[in-house]
Amino acid sequence: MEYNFKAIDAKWQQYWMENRTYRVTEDAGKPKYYVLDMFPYPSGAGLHVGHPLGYIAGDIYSRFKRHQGFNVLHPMGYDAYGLPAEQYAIQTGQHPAVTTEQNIRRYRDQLDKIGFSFDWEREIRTCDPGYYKWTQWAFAKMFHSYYCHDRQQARPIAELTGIFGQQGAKGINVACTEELSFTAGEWNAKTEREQQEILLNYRIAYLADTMVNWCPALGTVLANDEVSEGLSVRGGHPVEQKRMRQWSLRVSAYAQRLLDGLDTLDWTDSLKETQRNWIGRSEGAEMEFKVKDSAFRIQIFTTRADTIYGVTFMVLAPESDYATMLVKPEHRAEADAYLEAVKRRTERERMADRRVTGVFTGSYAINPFSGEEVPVWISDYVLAGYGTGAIMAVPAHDSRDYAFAKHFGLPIIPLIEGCDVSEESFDAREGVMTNSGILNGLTVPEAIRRARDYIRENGIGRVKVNYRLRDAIFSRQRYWGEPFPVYYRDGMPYTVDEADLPVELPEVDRFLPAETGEPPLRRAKDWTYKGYPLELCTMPGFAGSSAYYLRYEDPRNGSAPVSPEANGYWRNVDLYIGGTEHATGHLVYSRFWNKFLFDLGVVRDDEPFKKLINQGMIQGRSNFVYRIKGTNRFVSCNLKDRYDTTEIHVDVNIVHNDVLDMEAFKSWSPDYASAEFILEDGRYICGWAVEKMSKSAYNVVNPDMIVEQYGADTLRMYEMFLGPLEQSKPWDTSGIEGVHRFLRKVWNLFVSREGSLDVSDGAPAPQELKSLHRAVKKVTADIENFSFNTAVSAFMICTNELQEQKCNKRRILEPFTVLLSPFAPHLAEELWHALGHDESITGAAYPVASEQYLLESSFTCPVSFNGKTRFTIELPVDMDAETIEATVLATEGARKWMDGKTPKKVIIIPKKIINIVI
RNA sequence: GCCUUGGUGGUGGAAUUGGUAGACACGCGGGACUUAAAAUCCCGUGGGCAGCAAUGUCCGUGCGGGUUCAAGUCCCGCCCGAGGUACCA
Repeated sequence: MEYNFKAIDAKWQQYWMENRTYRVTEDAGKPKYYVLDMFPYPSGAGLHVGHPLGYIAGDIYSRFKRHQGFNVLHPMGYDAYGLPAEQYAIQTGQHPAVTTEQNIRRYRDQLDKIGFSFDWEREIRTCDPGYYKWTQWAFAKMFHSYYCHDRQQARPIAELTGIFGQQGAKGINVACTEELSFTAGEWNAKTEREQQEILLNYRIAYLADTMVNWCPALGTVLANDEVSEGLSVRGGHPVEQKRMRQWSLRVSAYAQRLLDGLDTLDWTDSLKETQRNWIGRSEGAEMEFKVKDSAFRIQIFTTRADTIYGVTFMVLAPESDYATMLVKPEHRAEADAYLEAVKRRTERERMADRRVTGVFTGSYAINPFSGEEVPVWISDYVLAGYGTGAIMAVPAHDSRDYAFAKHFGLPIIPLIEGCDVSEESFDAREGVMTNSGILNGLTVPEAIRRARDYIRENGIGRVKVNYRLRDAIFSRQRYWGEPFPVYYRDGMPYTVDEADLPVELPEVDRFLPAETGEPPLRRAKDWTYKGYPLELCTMPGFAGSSAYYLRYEDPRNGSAPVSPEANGYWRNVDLYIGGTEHATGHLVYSRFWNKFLFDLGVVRDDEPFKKLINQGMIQGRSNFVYRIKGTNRFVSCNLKDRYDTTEIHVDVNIVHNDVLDMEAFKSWSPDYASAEFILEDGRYICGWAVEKMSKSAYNVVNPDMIVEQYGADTLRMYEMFLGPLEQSKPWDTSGIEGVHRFLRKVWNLFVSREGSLDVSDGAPAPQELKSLHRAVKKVTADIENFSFNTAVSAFMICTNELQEQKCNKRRILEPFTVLLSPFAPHLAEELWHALGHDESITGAAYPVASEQYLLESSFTCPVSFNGKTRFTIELPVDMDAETIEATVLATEGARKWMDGKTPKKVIIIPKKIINIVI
């Protein structure tokens, strides 16, 4: 009987649903294992074949772990807040909640057809009030916390106000936006409003002025890619840099812990390195330069204190506070014009256009080492957001300073013996110092240390660690996101009482900003709390996705984000699978968020994701037809050079193995109904290219179509067979037949042509046992190494061998079925029940490879002379090295090659190779 | 520029981490079954040379060197592709 995958898929998907086969509960009697897939944003386009790649891998691993006796938590949900639904809502008036719900239903439908073992009773959606209650709750906790550097921990803000009341801000070592100093008396004398303003400087969730792209005409903040040449892309209205009060999260406070935590994680080195670069720790010195004839001191940060004698000018960031203060009256007009010009450019434009620009302030600073006077300039190559917003410029040893000095004709003093700075700067940190006063004769690393000591001893500055990681801006002027649990009294933010959470997203008449230019929530009726106005912004996308893994552990808990019991059992994620695109965003925010909850005592683990696998992207493989210009004739790919043609994308779904289905093409579009073809070998061959999967390239392949044509198990196995999990690769169906053929072979091993189960209870032959156990060993090792493509090969080899041996023994086929079940659960379940089992195969014990069946009595081994392989010899496995040597040397073959000489050396690697040097 | 990757047949990719390079699959060629097709099964398939043949032999993992009895794998110097990232002082 034929392998009827359609009936099998449908039968068991229904069975799993009705029997709640994949429901899990905490079970202290079993070890736990938590497998998490990055949850999807349910887009209107539905799933394409690239999406399930990671999910299939996660599902195979989950099922594998279940067979091994683990209690596996393998949930799924939806990252439901997002921009596309809101844009769609603005255009059509359709409520984002409605479209999101539709999309989720489509996703669920598609996912169900692939046969995943998700526990759907634990499903979460970030837009559910029951879910975002805890997003708001965490935010409120961050608002009520500060970060104590001494204890390396978030602490309640009340603790800080207590300290302020007793000793003021003196001597505290806490994370803050700006170093403040006040006494206890001064603190106690402040009004409530003043105190609240000061606390924002310390809160982990805080309001602060940040630079944003503001478009007055549209009344909204724009992202960098929505702005071009100072104008909004939509409408062409002017955009300016504006300081705006925005919510931020003090992620930077956790920089060191985020860095240190990486060492404990089982992530790829490349991903850890990406995070290290993102955090960007740099050790250096902060020091002060006095300004000539002024009380000002310019504070700078440098990692190259050793180059201090090469400072020939100073540069201030245009946005820094110093910039306006140090401008002398005679330079005022020029400087103002420059600052105005800079203000009009977005950050993106500044990056794209690397022209050297700047303006002299008229002020001079004094080098604290040499006492020399150097001019102070303003330039936009210095960023206000990093370090102190001011630098000492050493053109000889910094390429950016070099370009600036060359452009404005400033002096360049080389400091390293023998370096050539006539064409470019010498940035390398090596060599011996010269022209450097007290540092002369030292190597660069020595000089860095010596200079730092000098700075400290003479009170010029201090050693400091800087991080590139910036606080996360947390406000969005949008509708479709979590509302903040925040109201304003006397202009100051306060949080909504915990008992009144969640603050539900209100209804609005339209999803656009209000006429006042305020965010869409301004349109909501009665948007107040206790008579006070509520916050109008909503939270960004990463708010809901930062701690979602926790909520799966206890999804319906109404009184805590997760109960101590549930978290105590499930702990953190053992295996997390998702794309690399989240390497710096989601994976940094999640770790930050989790560390904060850890400090609160809500979670037991400091890191959320122990092991992480990045699945590669599946790209599209587009097909082309070639139309002869000015005609409706199409020429096959290999003949196209004989004509003048236009390349046209053709829907990949009407092309099979690059051969065009010409009838389907004619009916694809009315334009081609009368198409004529110039064929090669009677076929029309299409050209192809690898591109991103997109509607416009007509290369989107839906999993549904593959499932329809070949069944879910073929899709699952083929996606794994396509290549290494972590590698990006184009979707190409040309090999899918091979995988499908394999599943049919498996079916035929069990079932006779007439359709009856054809399995015998006889004792298996040694060869059959060997085939099985070799597969068990290989497949198990491959799953553990996430090498699923080679595991599929191992299945094929085993099946070919069993088929060749005409094996129909129950004692072989039964363990084989369990082995196959993670990859092809539908087929495995069908065969398992056919073999007489009543329970789902999900609970079956995983087979164990026994070496006993793998052992051979002898092995063949190549023998080489002077590195050249000459013959192969068969030897017993248990022979010791000495006997092997004697046996080999006694053979006729060896005597022939040695030609009477005695061997200089014999190298024997047991069971592998014998190498004889004559 | 910097960081991270990768480069193996006509194609996707294997190679126990230094031990018979090309597993497995696709494609292609040949054959069996069939009135025929589909399906299925069997054989061949990196390249050159020699041979009727079994087979032998040389060359082959981006390029050039090196270490080693032995290199796709390790070391040095290049070339090319992919991804990430950037006036971060």
